[in-house]
Amino acid sequence: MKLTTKGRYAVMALADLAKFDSSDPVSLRDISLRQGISLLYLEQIFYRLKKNNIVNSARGIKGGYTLIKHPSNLRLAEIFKAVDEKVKTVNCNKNSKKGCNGKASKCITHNLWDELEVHINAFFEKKNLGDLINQQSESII
Amino acid sequence: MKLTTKGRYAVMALADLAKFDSSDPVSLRDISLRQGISLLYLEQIFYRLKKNNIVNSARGIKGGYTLIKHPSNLRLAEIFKAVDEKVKTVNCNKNSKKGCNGKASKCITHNLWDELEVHINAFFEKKNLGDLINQQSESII
DNA sequence: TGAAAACTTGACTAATTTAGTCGGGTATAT
DNA sequence: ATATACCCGACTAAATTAGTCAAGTTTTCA
Repeated sequence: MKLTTKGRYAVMALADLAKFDSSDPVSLRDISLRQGISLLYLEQIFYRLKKNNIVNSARGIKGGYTLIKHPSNLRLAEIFKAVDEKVKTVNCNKNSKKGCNGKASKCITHNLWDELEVHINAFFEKKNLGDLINQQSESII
Repeated sequence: MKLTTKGRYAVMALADLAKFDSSDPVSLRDISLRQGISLLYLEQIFYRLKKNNIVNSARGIKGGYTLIKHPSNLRLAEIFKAVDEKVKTVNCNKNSKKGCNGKASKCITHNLWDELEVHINAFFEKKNLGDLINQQSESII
């Protein structure tokens, strides 16, 4: 089990953004340089963040992105959800009719994964971007 | 993020085993048929379970596997660990010297994943195989 | 006004991981 | 003896993930 880089990069980039919290937008180019993340990949990620109302964008030569919410109101769960970091555990919940593994009934581990999802989501619901920044604000750059 | 089938199948198979809790070993062939898991794949999984002292094996025509511990003493964490279902979240802890993404310092999300791992492992440490079986003993087959 | 900076967006490709198979064993009960 | 079942490394195919490409549009500022 592992998380993908999309979720991690999204959090890193948004934390970077939050540090330059002024009203001026921050360009992806700058974030890319500071965080060592491919610009093209960041574009893909911010495309999703924008669609999910986590950032605003400004075009043009002084353009870039700004956070919509204050960092301490932005739960990590929202961020992961936006970039499709779905905590799906395992795929025996898709075909809800047929049960798992082609059997008629649900497999014995079925509820376990549901519980785990709840457990993990609770973790991300509790944390917000502000927490992260305050925690180690000196080492972000 | 998702868990792999190895962990799930291991738990399913061991639960099956626990149901036939007598002193007679249970063959993988039977488990395969009952649980709808490929026999060859089960062999691979049980190879690891045996190496990690979760099951005993008996060879020959009446052979098969038996649980070493009582189900209620067998924590799910042990099972996952045995089949290499490592909860590794994300790979920015490998190169501990260089920090993440080639930067000198640790990335801002670094501690987050460590915390998450602890959080998830706690979940599996709390649960044991016995819980699972009692929970829905009527629908396992 | 025009060019450069920066966002927009879908499609594509390469690398990695996972799921599952193959093949050639060895041990043991009947 | 011989069928059954465990043993175990190597392999392959499918799926996923990471990251790039390409072809835009919009806006600012010189």
